[in-house]
This record gives sequence, structure tokens and C-alpha cells, in this order.
Amino acid sequence: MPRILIADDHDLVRDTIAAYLETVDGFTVRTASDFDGALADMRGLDVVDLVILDYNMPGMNGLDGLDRARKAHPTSKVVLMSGVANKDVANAAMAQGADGFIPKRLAAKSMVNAIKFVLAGERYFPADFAEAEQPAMPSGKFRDLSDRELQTLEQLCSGLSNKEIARHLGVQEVTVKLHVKNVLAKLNVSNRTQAALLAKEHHLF
Amino acid sequence: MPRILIADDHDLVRDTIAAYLETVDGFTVRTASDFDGALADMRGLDVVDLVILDYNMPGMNGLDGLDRARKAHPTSKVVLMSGVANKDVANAAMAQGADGFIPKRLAAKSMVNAIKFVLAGERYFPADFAEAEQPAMPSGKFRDLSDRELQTLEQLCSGLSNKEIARHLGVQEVTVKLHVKNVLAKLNVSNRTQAALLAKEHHLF
DNA sequence: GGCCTTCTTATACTTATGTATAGGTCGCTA
DNA sequence: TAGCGACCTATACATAAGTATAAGAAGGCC
Repeated sequence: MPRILIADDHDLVRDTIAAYLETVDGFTVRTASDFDGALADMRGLDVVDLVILDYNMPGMNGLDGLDRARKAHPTSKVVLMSGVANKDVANAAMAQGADGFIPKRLAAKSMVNAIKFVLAGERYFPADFAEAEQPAMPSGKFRDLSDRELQTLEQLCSGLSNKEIARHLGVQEVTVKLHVKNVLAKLNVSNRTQAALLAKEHHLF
Repeated sequence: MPRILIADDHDLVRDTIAAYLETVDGFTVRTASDFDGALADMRGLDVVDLVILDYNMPGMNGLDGLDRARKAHPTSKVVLMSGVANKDVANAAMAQGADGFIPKRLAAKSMVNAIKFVLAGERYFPADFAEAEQPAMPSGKFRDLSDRELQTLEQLCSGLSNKEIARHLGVQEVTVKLHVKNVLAKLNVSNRTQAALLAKEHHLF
């Protein structure tokens, strides 16, 4: 019977999940409320087949805890769990060798499926995380770009010159220069390359 | 007992998978050797719970077949299977509403896991496809960049100026200009912004 | 030794980018 | 109607970016 260790500082979340896994699927479940508690528990006599680590948990320190857990107990499967983490975190976790990533919005049944999956030697990654991130709305800085400035930024992201942008927008080059200057100021960057990179990072265009 | 339809033009592959699913897991399996055969089979009396479509199969026509299958039988789960498809195809398939993507390199046991997963209402996406594509080795154009040129490109990807790059590399600005010029020529782009964007697209740096 | 490539620097130049200031139109709105 | 913001244009300038040519130093290679 697989032995599972759940580490999460949210008592309610942790205990309900533990109870569910014990009663519904008969897993042997232990719990910990922070990262160090989890490590201490794993040092015990019983081997843990799978440890579920909450991403936001005292002592976890982001993905650092993932690494430490893996190194301390190479034979145990390690799954990261988070209620807030975005695609980037999930991807980074998988890239660092996590055996799975479980968003807390997952249905209980699905979570059990994921756990079984990992116990079977697979790696679990939620399908919807694999797809494109949200359309990345005009977040933060990008909000206060005017229409024209946004269009200019878009052309910038194709690596076009001021002259080309001017032709595309049907204005004079000097006008484009003005827009570019305003974009740089509003995005708080110092040249067009940084602006384009920043926009790309935020998945605009 | 779940009814499964496997459509693949490789007889050996198709039949061995079918036999495995039937004997090991007791699924009810039917087969087809091309896309139209699969559709015809699905029009029969028996409802199919899950259809597995080979990506490279007569009549499949890429992801088009996926769409047609889903529209023709909205209640059936549809999983795409491929031996050659890359991350992009897999992502596109999932984005188009496939219930799963099965690379043929998957172990038999893992495939069964995936199938069970999908039948349980989940969507299956192989974890290693979700991660960053191959380390993006110096593919194509990037291969013939010299060491220094590559370093210059890296700095370029931070949006730095020639002067800053020069300071970081400990050379004169004019030298950086030369490297930049060579990079632009070798990458066949016309300015530093395009070079940075191109490098980022290829997931260098 | 010659030959090659890479890296380096220099001088000199053209073009692109970014800044500054000043003014104009338009549409909205207090 | 006066003011405001977004937009456009003009002139002018400073600096950055990119091109061209020449040439020296260091290392690998035949």
C-alpha cells in the first residue's frame, strides 16, 4: 500500500486531502505542516513513496525545497502542489525534476488519478497548464499605453525600423519616433529592444 | 466496459495495441486502418467511449481529422497518437480540444494509464512535452556563430547597448559593433532587435 | 614557416534612434 | 467655450547603431 506524505501549512486543506486519500483509496497518509517537518518525517523509519509539497509553505522557499527534498530522498516521488502558481512555476518545477504538479483547483477524483499516475512511475502535468497562458491582458505598465503607442509597440515586436513602422501606420517617421519615445518612458526601458523583449515576455503580440 | 476504437494504418502497431488493451485490461477494442474507416465504424450501432487517432494516417489530414471526429461524435473522447509529432503539434491538438495526446514512445503500461485517465474524464498530456522543448541547441543559423558572437548575442537579448556589452565583455565598443554586425549577417536579420527576438524564439538564453 | 580563423582595435563614415521644443488638428467634456 | 488628451508634424540636435576597410596578435593546422 503506497505511503504518502502531505506537507501543507493549511490545516484544513491538508487534513481533508489526507482523509480523502485514506478513506477513498486506502493510502497510508502522513502529514506535515511545514517543509522542515516534512523532511524530518521522511527521515523516519518508514519509507515514503510519494511526498506532496505545498509551494507556499514555511521553509519551502519556492522551488528550492523541491530540490532539497529530491536530494534528501532520491527514491521518493515528489509532487508539487499549489493553489496560486502559474504556468511558469509549474513548468519550472517539472523542469527541475518534480514528478508532478497538482493545482489545488483540481477535483478530488482527478487528484487521486494524478497521484496514482505518479505512483505508477508517470509524471503528471495538468493538460490545461500545457496550453497557452491566458491572453495576458494589458497588465500593469501596458495599461496606460495609448492606442497608437500600443500599435507602435506591436510593430516594434517585429523588429521593424521607425521608417517601416511609419509606412505601416501611415504616418511620418518623426511621429513614430514620438510614439516610441513615449512607449519607452511608460514601460521604463531604455531602448526599443528592451521594449520588444518586455512585451514578448508578457505574451503581448 | 469501455469501448475503444483505434485507428492507425500501421497494422502491427494497431493490432498489438488492441490486443494488449483487450487482454491486459479487458477493454472492448475495435480497429480501423484509416480515418474514413474510423468514422464509418463510429457510425455503427455501438457507441465508442474513446477513439485513438493516429496523426499520420490516410484521410487524417493533420489536425483536421481531429476536428471532424469531434464534431461527428461529440460524446466520444478523442485522443491523438503520434510517433513523430513534436511539442507544437501536441499543443495544437490539445488546444483544439483533444482529450489527450499519446506519443508512441510511451510504454504500454503508461499508455494504459493515459487511456484510463482520459476515460475518467481527465485530459492526458505527457509531462515531458509540457516542458521546454529540447535545450534548443545551436540549431541551424546559430551553429556558425563564434564564441564571442554568441556571447554578444546573449547580451543583446538583455537589450543592452553596445557600450554596455563592451564593458561586460571587457573589449572596446567598436569590437562589439563588429560582433553585432556579424551576428546580424549570420542570422540574416537587419537589426539587433530582430536578432534578440529570434534568439528568444529559439529559446536560447 | 605559411595558412587559416577568431578576436581585437583603429579610423571614418552613413544611417537609425532617441530627445527636445514648438506648434497644429480633432474630439470630448466640464 | 475653454481646457484636456491623443494624435500628428516640423526642425534640430545628440547619441547609438551599423557598415567599410585595414591591420595586428594568438592559436590551430598542414
